[in-house]
Amino acid sequence: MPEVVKPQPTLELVAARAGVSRATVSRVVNGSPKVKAEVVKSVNAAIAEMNYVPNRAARSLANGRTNSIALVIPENTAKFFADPYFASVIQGAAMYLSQTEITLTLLIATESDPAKTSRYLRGGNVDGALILSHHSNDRSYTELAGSLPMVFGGRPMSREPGTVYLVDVDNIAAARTATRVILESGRTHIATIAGPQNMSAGLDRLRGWGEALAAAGLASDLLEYGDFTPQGGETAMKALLDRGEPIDGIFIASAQMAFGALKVLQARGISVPGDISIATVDNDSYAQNASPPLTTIDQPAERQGAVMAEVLVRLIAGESVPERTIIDTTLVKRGSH
Amino acid sequence: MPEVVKPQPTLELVAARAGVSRATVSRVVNGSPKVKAEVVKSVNAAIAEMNYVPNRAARSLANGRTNSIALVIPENTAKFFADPYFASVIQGAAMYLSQTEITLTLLIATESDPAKTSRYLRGGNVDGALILSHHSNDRSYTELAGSLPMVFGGRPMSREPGTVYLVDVDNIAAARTATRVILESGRTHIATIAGPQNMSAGLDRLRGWGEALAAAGLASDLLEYGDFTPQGGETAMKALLDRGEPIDGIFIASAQMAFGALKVLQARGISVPGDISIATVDNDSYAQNASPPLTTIDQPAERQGAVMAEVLVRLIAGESVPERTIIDTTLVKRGSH
DNA sequence: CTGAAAGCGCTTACAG
DNA sequence: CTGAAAGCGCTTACAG
Repeated sequence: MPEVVKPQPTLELVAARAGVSRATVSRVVNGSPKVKAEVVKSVNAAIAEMNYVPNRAARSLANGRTNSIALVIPENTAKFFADPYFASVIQGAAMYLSQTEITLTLLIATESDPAKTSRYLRGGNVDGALILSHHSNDRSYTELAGSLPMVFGGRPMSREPGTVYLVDVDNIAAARTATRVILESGRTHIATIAGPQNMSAGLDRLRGWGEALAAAGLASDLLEYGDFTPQGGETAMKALLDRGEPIDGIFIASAQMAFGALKVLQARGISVPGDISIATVDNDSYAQNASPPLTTIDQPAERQGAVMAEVLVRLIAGESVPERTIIDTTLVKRGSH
Repeated sequence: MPEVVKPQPTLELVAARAGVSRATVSRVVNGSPKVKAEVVKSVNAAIAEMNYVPNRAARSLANGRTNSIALVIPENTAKFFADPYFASVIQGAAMYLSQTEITLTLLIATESDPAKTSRYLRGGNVDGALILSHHSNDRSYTELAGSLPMVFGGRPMSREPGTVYLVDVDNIAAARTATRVILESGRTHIATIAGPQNMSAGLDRLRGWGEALAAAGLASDLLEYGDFTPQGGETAMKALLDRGEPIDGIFIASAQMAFGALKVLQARGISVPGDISIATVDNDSYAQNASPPLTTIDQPAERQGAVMAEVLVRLIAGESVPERTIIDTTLVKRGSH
């Protein structure tokens, strides 16, 4: 069986077939409004017959647009993907972009060579970037914001003077709401397992918990930290219980940590919500599969991803967009509170 | 604060600075061995000083290489990402590629417009593709294999005459091993929850179960199907129990399904492994977080992703690589058998 | 509304 | 070992 290598037809060939100039074919391909309707028709016919696909590189070179954006992912990809939240954000962004001509490029930020990432970003490889991780050492990205359209998922920790576009949920309000649910069930010794304090989500959720307790006139000293993972939740829960102080409610800053904490409680024969009432954040498989299923704050991660992509696309197009976009969260009451 | 838009320096500028021709700079950038060492040095100095980054589009246009490969993802991104197996494969591929100059482009295959995907793939946008989903309707991809280097994760169902490169685990052997573990614990009424039969993993694991039972002289009629998700596992487990036939062991074709099945068993007060012994495939968070933790076959998904990327890169480079690469699996004994 | 032509920033035979 | 020059396949002012 002979290898039939059909070469991709070029603009030139299409032009010849349609009996017009290359410029005209290019205009049709790009949807220019000033081409006569019948010409558009015949050019499109030629394109279809020849199965013409424009060459991306040539196009980029000529117009300075790459039609692709980067999604920057921290090196610890394992942990990153293990978190359903990030997977959903990516998904939302990818789905949004699939209706456009724009392509999503996965960029792993190598910690050993952070310059590589910024080189890539500045190197004209992409028209813009979506940044998802946001530890305190994110400074490099916020610095780049001046030279490349960028949109952050969540609030970056390093506050640069320039304009930083972000799409986020109101984590303070989310934590406040979740904590209030526990309060409403009549609990008065309400602990928290907070997230990492070098991430805005960790910081804000801790603050929301504190605010809710303060508003209720309760002390907020039952505090341990975790890293948002189930293991982190286990460790923190043990530490909390080992203090020997009474606890009848706990706001846990992520469903993954809550999942881990639940394991510890079960192992020690502490009933939920009987002895301890729990509320958390993230309506993911951890929240749903836990027993009892967790009362939680649903932050629509997929929607956040889509909105991030949309904001970036508009930024690239030169439109003016608001610097902050806040996505609404909803409380999902289940059996744990 | 004035916007300082430092324009990216071009090859030409670097050449001028280093006092050589553009051709020479290009050779240095591309690591050509036939440039005098001292010239290499001074060119590299100029590159570093000017912070030069080659323009990807220009490069692609000139040499016909895009330096990027596509990772094709089925439209149902949600389910796709929810499966830790796929996330790990992506991760492995991304990590492997991060040490190269090659970029990973996420391509969502729109079911409503499958032609769009193949147009993109053939359109010279990428040098090759990694295909992960492999339902029976994958024909379109195997057909493309002639015109673009492609590597499949798992065995594609549609067997085209041409050469199809794939990286897979031996699912038949994996299922056989898992089933044997149950047999060794002395069980004789061994059921299975099989995966979708339009995916090779589903097909092969069912076959492995059957083979192990046949070798032990046992009947293999306790069979239900699921879709690899926890919900699918729940439904299938119920159906199996509702048959009213004795069951003392079960091989479940994915950890996610096993997780769901376990819920049903717990709810009905059936003890694991006391009453029913369980073994499954996938050493993911579902297998680890289940209680009891699941005895399972660890298929190194991350490694598979890395190998897929490696095979594709070598294919693109024109090297000859074996058509099939099989990744070893290992048995992980835990509390469920 | 359409075409001729310059130009995008590289790579790569071809000479030397 | 190095340079001059053609060419990759588009887009886009500029004329007309």
